[in-house]
Amino acid sequence: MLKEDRHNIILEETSTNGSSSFQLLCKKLAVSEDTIRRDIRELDSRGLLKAVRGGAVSVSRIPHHYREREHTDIEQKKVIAKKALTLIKNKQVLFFDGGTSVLELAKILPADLNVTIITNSFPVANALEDHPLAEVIFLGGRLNKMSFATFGNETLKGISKFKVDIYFFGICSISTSSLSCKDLEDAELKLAMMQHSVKTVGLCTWDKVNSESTYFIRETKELDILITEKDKSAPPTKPFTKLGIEIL
Amino acid sequence: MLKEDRHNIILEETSTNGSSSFQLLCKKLAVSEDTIRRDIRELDSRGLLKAVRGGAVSVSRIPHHYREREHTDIEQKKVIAKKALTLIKNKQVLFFDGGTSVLELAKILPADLNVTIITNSFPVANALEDHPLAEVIFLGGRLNKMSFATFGNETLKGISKFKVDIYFFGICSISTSSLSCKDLEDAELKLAMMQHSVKTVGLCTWDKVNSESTYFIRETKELDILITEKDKSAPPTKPFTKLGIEIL
DNA sequence: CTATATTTTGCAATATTTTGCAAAATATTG
DNA sequence: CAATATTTTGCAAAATATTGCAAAATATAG
Repeated sequence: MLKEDRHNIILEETSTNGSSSFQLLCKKLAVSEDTIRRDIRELDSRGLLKAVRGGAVSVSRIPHHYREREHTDIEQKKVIAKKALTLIKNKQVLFFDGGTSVLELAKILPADLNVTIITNSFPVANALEDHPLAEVIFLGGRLNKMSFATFGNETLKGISKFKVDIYFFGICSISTSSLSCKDLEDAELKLAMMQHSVKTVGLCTWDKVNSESTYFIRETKELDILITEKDKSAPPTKPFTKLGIEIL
Repeated sequence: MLKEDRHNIILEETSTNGSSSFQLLCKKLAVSEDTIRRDIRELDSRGLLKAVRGGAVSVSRIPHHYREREHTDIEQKKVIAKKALTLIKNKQVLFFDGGTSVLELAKILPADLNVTIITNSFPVANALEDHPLAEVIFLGGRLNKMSFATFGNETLKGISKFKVDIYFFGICSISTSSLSCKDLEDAELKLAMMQHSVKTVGLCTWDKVNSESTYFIRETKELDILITEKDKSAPPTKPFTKLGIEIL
């Protein structure tokens, strides 16, 4: 096997998984740990990954405070993302907002899926960077350094230029009456995305269900589909079914 | 078997598989390893594949990845960035393009500098994420997965909404007559930024001076200031001084 | 067609690079 | 601080490259 092939596999492993270990890689590639160590050192010096004790981590442009939020309830978010994936068909145009569940969805998008994704979220764009087919359209605007997404009038105007098939909505707070969030700008943005999509799919870990936040976005009944990590037959979802929302 | 046929088979093997090894090819083609080696060297010199130890890899597979470019000539770029910094004053509005020297400038921006930076580059936005004062406006558009920057009509329209104080221009190629680069979209973008700024400052490692690329951007004399890592009294900068360009 | 030049090919001797191992150095954990 | 795990370093063996050269193949000229 060529060194280049090995390097590609190491990079692939590291970027898809977020990290890679010497142990696993040297088994997978049937070479000694020393070789992997040297490979990783080389790739590090080229800036393609970061060598750390025990292996390597992928170089990410995404800042730490966001990263931390990314990792909470990660398992539930993955379950949600998998369910959401079943809704996506080839050739569709989609809004992805800055929610962390939405980000998980971006991460697991199959390589053979040919879709256009419109987003204001850097982490989402970052996750799709390596996707071979997905066309990414980034919404310009002022940069919110907290959420690492764009916002403001420019972004809203950008959204209004489209009418997309599905909006994947990262839910902050949902009650039977309202969808709400903690940031005014974010609320405006999410409303605009809802208004400019045929279907809105809410992604929401269960702990956020039946809560309300300061800024009202829209009435909950405008939601088309709600995805949580719970089974759809779980009794607590009934109030939402009653509103005509499909539970997944 | 004709050499041409062999070459075609080698190219085929390399591109479908991503890579090819001497061992396999010399068995498959029933010639000595030396012959394959020579073939691959020839194909490499024609730019049809890349010769590596043990075989060859397809060229399309080795995109000129931004993360790699970020790390080349890093010391020179830091010198350039420091010089560029002296030009920036409080309250100014600046264009930063996707050049790697420009990125270095973004990285060393002092925390007490209060400026607005308009950019289409993810790495630049990322570098400014921790800056306490800098206001970042991101230009929306299609995402170029190679350069981690937006491009296209949307981005151009975004640029045209401003008239900024200084454009920090990451130079690909510069001769006494023309500024040029390797990508058409990038050329359009850089021209637009020039046209919508009062002053254009070119950032350029010396190895790019006196070179030309495929896509013309604008006449070199439209540049206001040129910064390289060399001292301004260095003799080779004279032809640019003659054009009325200030050397820093 | 023959003789001669040119290119291509394979081989062997000689560099160079890569690889895995083991000992020494260093970092991490309790 | 000791015990353990990980990394670095030097080294020798293996793999791969380079070079020069001669034989074979191909082209060119008369």
